[in-house]
Amino acid sequence: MLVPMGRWEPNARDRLAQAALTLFQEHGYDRTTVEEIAARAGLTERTFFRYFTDKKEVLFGGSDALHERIVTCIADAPQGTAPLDAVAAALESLAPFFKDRRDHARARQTLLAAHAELRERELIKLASLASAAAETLRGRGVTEPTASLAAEAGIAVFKVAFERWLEDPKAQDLSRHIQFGLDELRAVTASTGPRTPTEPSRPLARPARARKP
Amino acid sequence: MLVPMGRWEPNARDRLAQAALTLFQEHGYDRTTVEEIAARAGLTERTFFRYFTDKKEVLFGGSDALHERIVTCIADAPQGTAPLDAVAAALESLAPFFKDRRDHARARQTLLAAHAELRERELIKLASLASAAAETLRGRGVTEPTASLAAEAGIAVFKVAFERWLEDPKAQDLSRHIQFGLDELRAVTASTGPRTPTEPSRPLARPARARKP
DNA sequence: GGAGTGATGTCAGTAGCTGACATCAAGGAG
DNA sequence: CTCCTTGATGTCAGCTACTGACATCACTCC
Repeated sequence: MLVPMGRWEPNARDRLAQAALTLFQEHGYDRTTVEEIAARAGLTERTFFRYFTDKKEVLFGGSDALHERIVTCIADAPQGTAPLDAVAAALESLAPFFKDRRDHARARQTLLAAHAELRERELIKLASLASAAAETLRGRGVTEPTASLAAEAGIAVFKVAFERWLEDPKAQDLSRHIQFGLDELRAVTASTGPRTPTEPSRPLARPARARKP
Repeated sequence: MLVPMGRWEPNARDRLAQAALTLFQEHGYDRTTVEEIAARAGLTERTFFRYFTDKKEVLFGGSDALHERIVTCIADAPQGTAPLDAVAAALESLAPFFKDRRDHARARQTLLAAHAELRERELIKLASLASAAAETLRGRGVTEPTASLAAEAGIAVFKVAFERWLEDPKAQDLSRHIQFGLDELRAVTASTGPRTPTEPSRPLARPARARKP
């Protein structure tokens, strides 16, 4: 090795995560055992479970960083920022995190699409982001249920925007997709309530688009 | 027994679900084995797994009915109904399902609060409702991402409304909580965008309430 | 009355996950 | 220099969730 190091190879955690992703792609998620992952990283099954509570968790490495970033970003929003804007700005600030990892994110998404258990984990991570955002809003004086709704709505926009970003052939920035999603959400909520149908030929009234994605 | 019956006691599925809930409450979720649940229902572990794919799944019995109700309700919404209104109406139509089961729902919620794995399952059920709603909207001519956003926003409102309904000391109807949540969501999205702070004394601008909960 | 059917039981096996204890290099205190 | 502590790892035994294969046996239909 080039760099002198301690008793063990460094970055055990990263090695495990890398080994796991590779093996999952090569042989599928369920046909990969934790023992195999550990072996490929030069470690033991027991050590794997010291780094990750779960076999699933190995796919959700960076989520703490996102969590932290969202919280500080909302906390630091300028005075007078509307709750949903604060959340949206926080979510947009995550774009750089993903910018260089679109391929990685795609590979991950493919796995998620095929395995409900992994989607479950993804959803609870997002829900945890939402509740952290809500709590930060509350710390700024936003009352319930406004705080929770702003947070949940923001996360809903993020979910949709993220999926479309992964599929976007034009590879536009994630933050643009978020902005567009927000505009769509505004249109969806604005066009609501008892109303006279203005386009009788259409099955359901459609809100106008606010911005091009 | 009063009613002549076949070779086995009827309602194996319900017996299992009932036994599970009781045992979870008495001894906690992880300290209850599937074998114990099955034994209490007069069945075998193997049979349990014929009815439920999972140990967790035993707590999510009625979700198919909700799914179906939401789909038909959105599909049957009158022409010209705005997407979010169709979703909201569908969610409100679920209120009768829960009306008589507030205690049951509370017991369940207590378990969910204590066990992340159960919350994961709850979240994926809700997400599945959202995507079913979105697909039904699409079937009515609503385009993406409007359909997904309306569905996700609706589910977000439902999540918040449901929690508040469970805690509501006045025990107001779930559908009222949903309506109130919708109004709040509208306020949250309407008050958004670059703006001049109107209340400099408050840390964050607060949208006005539209209705009393 | 015999064949088929469907809900259940039995059994053996895999793999995720945990607790308890051992190991062993690095670094600091004496 | 030696001893002792510390922290990351290994070893081992064990539990339980979950699965596949096959057996059972009352009921039903021909």
